[in-house]
Formats: sequence, structure tokens, C-alpha cells
Amino acid sequence: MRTHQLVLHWIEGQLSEGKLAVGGRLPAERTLAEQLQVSRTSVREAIRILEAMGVVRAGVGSGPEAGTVVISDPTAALGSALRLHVATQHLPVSDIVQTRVLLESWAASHARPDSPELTGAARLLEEMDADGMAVDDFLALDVRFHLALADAAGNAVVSAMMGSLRESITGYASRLTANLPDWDATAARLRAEHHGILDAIRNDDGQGAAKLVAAHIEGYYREAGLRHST
Amino acid sequence: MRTHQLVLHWIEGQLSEGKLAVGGRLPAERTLAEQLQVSRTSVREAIRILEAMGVVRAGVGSGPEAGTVVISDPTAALGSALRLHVATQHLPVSDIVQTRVLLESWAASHARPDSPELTGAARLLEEMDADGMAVDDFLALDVRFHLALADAAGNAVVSAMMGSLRESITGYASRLTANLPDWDATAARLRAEHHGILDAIRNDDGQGAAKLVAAHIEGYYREAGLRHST
DNA sequence: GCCGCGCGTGTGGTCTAACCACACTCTAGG
DNA sequence: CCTAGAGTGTGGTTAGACCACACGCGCGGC
Repeated sequence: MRTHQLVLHWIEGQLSEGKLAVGGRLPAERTLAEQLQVSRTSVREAIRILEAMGVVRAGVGSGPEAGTVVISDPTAALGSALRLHVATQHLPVSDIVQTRVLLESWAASHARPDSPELTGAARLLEEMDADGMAVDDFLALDVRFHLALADAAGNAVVSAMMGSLRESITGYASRLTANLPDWDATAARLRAEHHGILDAIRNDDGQGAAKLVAAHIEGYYREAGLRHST
Repeated sequence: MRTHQLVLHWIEGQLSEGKLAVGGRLPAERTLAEQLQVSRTSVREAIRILEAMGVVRAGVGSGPEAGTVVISDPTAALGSALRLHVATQHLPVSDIVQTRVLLESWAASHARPDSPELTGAARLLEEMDADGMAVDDFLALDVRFHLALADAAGNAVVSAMMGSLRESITGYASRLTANLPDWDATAARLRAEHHGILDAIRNDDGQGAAKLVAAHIEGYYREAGLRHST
């Protein structure tokens, strides 16, 4: 076993045993190196991996924001991993879109009508109804709306996967937007569909909401010219 | 931007532009450090992250197995990320099981009846029918059977997520097995259910297969004592 | 007595230079 | 012709140094 993996396992053990929890701080790199009898370099390599996985956040200086703190951001890990593998062209974008439809349909049909996240989603829709909204701003709100729907289903894993899928193809999606023949018409349609989805969920019509979401996403990508199977 | 991120972005760019593909080799660490005008330390930190993400494999010595080679193993990245976040107790195991049901049901209903992966799945079932099979061996084949079903749906993202979900809870699952009141009876039931699922897929009854898969998984965890919502 | 500025201290971030283990490859000797 | 050894290039690891940063204590002026 390589040295940095030893450090990694030690930290994972501390997490499993509850000796290290979210919000807690790792020992300083130099201290940890001495404790585990390895070089600081190896400690740093382990911490880098944890950072890439969204498990810790490293901050210089001193005070509450400094040091290496345990966080929990599964979306970051999954997102960058997916993005890298899309770059290697071993994960087709069409598969990502298909998976997004699958997860989001499920979330729509399992979202609880009284979920607090839906209130936030409704507020986002109001913002999107503003006139003369810039395309990028609209798309940013769109992402947040869809993530809010996913959160409303109350499954942390699904939420994280949804977020990572969105993150891995945001670059792709904004390029696709340029293909749209008439943005204003598309935006108007998207707005209407969003309201339809939210209403369906609030009326406890999970199956209907799932169908609307699937049609919403597939319609957008089809209009923008991405070819994919369903 | 931190130095190792510069290296990371450079490599990601090479991947996106196709200058670096799966099977290709990165320049030697010392060479890369000189090219990008950074220290070898920073190059190594970037490579460590890529290694953790399942994008490269590093090997010492010389020859075809040596050097840093581009691979593509999304499952590794997602799996270790999920496992770490389960350790922080910010990803409930019940959510993982629920997501597994969701993905696997979808895969069962979208698997093509003539998919070559199903042939492999059938062979696995034959092996599992052997008498006096050790529990661990049975479970290992079980994992491969379920992954084969996921692969049969032809979506790389779903396959990777399925694999990572299994990986993140294998430790948990094998502990659960000890709770089973009568392993032989359970194993017999699992075998029968497996055959039922495979038959449903081969008869082009996707909806039926999905229902059977969901019941199969939920039944197992319920019997083993994991409490979770559906 | 109170306020504010500056330095001390500890943090992660980076770099250099060296040595190790490994696995292939070339070459000299039998 | 074959084999044993030296040579070469790879990642793996370490030690030690210096940097930028940000808080917090304490000294000084007001």
C-alpha cells in the first residue's frame, strides 16, 4: 500500500468511528505527518484527494475559516469525476441526458407536495418570469429550479447525482443554446412547462409530473439538436 | 488558482481536444513539470487526483505497464466518493438502497432482450445454482449478476452509478447478511427471483422485470433488517 | 481608559534536491 | 547463441526550506 493511501485510510477510519465529523478540523498537516510517521508530502496528497472528493476544505491563514475542515459536498466529487470522464469521451453526453431524465422523473413523482423546497422553487419561477432576462441568468435559475425539485424528493443520493449530472454538462448545455432558432419562444415555453410541473406536484399528481418533466427535458435537448435515444 | 489545478486543467484540456486518449500515456512527471513550469510536487498532486477519479493509472518501472496511462473507470471515482460520504454519515444508507432500486428498475425495463450481457448473466445464474456454495462466493456472483443486468440497458452512466452504489455499501451488505434467520432459504428464494427477472427481460416484459427487481432488492434488505422508505 | 496598528504565530501552498525500488533494455562475456 | 550484469528511465518518498495569508495579542498613542 502506498503511503498516501495509509493516510487516507486513517482519515476514513476516523470518519467512520465518528471521531471526525462534518465541521470538525483535521490536525495540521505537519502534526498529522508526525503522528502517522510519514512525510508531509504524503499527507498532502491524501488531503488533496479528499478535497477533490468534496470531503474536506483547506484554508490558509488562521481563524475559523483556516485549516483543513471536514465538509460534505458529494456533488463536487461526482460532478468533476463525470466531467473528466466525459472529456475522455467514454461517457456519452446522450447517456448523461438520459440518466438525468430518469432521475428527475423519479424525483418529480416522489416529491412531497408540502415540501419546503417547493416554496423556493416557486420563488425561482417568479424570478424567471421577469421580462428581458438575460439568457445566462435564465439558465442559471433553471438549474436551481430543477435542483430544488430533486431536493424535494428527499433523497440525498439522487440530489447529489442530479447536481453532478448538471455540473458535468453545463458547458455543453450553454453551447447547445446557441442552436435554438428562437430563444424568446423557447423561454416562454419553458416557463409554462415549469409552472405545469410544479402544479402537478402540488396537486399530488406524481405520475403526471414525471411525464411532464421527461417531456420538458427531452423536448429541450431535441429542439437544441442533441440526438439521443429514450 | 492553485498550481496543481493548473496542471489538472491542462490535462483535462488535452483530453477534451483528443490529444490524450484512453490508452495514451502522460509525459513523465519530471518532463511535465518542466513543460508547465511548475514543480514536480504540483504535477504529482494533480495526477493523484486523476488517479482517485479513475482517469489515469500510475505504474513504476518501465515497459507497457509503467508510466502514467489514461484509463476510464468512472465507477472507481463515484464509488470511493460515495463510500467516503457514507462514512461522514451525510449519505444515509437507505437513500443509497432506494437509489439502487430506482436505477436497477430502470435498467431492467430498458434492457434489450437480445443483449449479449444477458448471456453472461445467465451463465452467472448457472454458477450460483451449484450446491454448497459459500456465502461470500454467492454474494460476489450476485453482484456481478446485477451489474450485468445494468450493463444490458446500454447506458454507461447508469452502469457506473450502479457499480459505485454497490461498492459503497458492500461492507454494509455483508454485515447485514449475518442478520438473516435462514441463509439457505434466502439463497433459494434469491435464485428463483433471479431466474424470474432474467426470464421477464428475455420475454420483452420490461415493466414486469422492473417490478420483480424492485421487489427482489427491497425484500432482501427488509429481511436483513434495514429500515428504509420506498 | 480606550482604540488601533503592527508584529508574532500557525496555517496551507510551493518548490528544490536528493534517494529509493522497480522493470525493462542493452551489452559484454561465456 | 544465450545469459548475467550494468544502465536508464519510471513513479514513490522524504527532508527542509521559504512564501502568502489571516487571525489575535499586546504595545503604543490618543
